Amino acid sequence: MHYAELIKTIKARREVLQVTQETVAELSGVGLRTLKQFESGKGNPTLLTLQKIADVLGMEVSLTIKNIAPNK
Amino acid sequence: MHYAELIKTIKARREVLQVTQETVAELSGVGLRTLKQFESGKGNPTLLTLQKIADVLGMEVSLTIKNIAPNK
DNA sequence: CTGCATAGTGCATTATATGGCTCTTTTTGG
DNA sequence: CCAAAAAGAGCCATATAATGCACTATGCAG
Repeated sequence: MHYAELIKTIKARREVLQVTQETVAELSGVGLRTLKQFESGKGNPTLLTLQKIADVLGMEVSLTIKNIAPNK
Repeated sequence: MHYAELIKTIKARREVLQVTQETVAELSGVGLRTLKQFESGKGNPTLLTLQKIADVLGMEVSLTIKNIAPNK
């Protein structure tokens, strides 16, 4: 997942769950400003920050081998 | 994936590919010191740094919904 | 034991992420 | 159209990630 995709995924997930940035910020312990920056594509969050956010949204950060479509 | 797992995954992947930290650092553009800190569990890398490292190792950072075992 | 390659660490500097406050813009309902 | 809610953005202080350099520790071959 590229940067933009990660953001889209987070935003989409948050919208599906019908929660505001403010709520996610409070529940995750991440500053509202930080979350806003991230979702608006301005930031470069630390892994910890991303994990906190993902966690509240019922998601997790993972590393996968990217050989989904090796030869096409 | 928890923090420690991410690290283990990166280290394991690097070892499978038989590349040194130095090589990964050079190829990814991430400082060797930064990579060493991350692999030794000392850091909290930014998403960008993690992506650069994962990329060189043929991996990618992704967000997944963590409902692997909903009710048990 | 010796030497070499790879990995881990201390220290200092620079760049930047975090986060509170306030204000503006956009979205959502009535 | 209006007002409230939610999202985005500027300013700014503080914490910390990124990085280079030098040194130490570890593992392995001879």
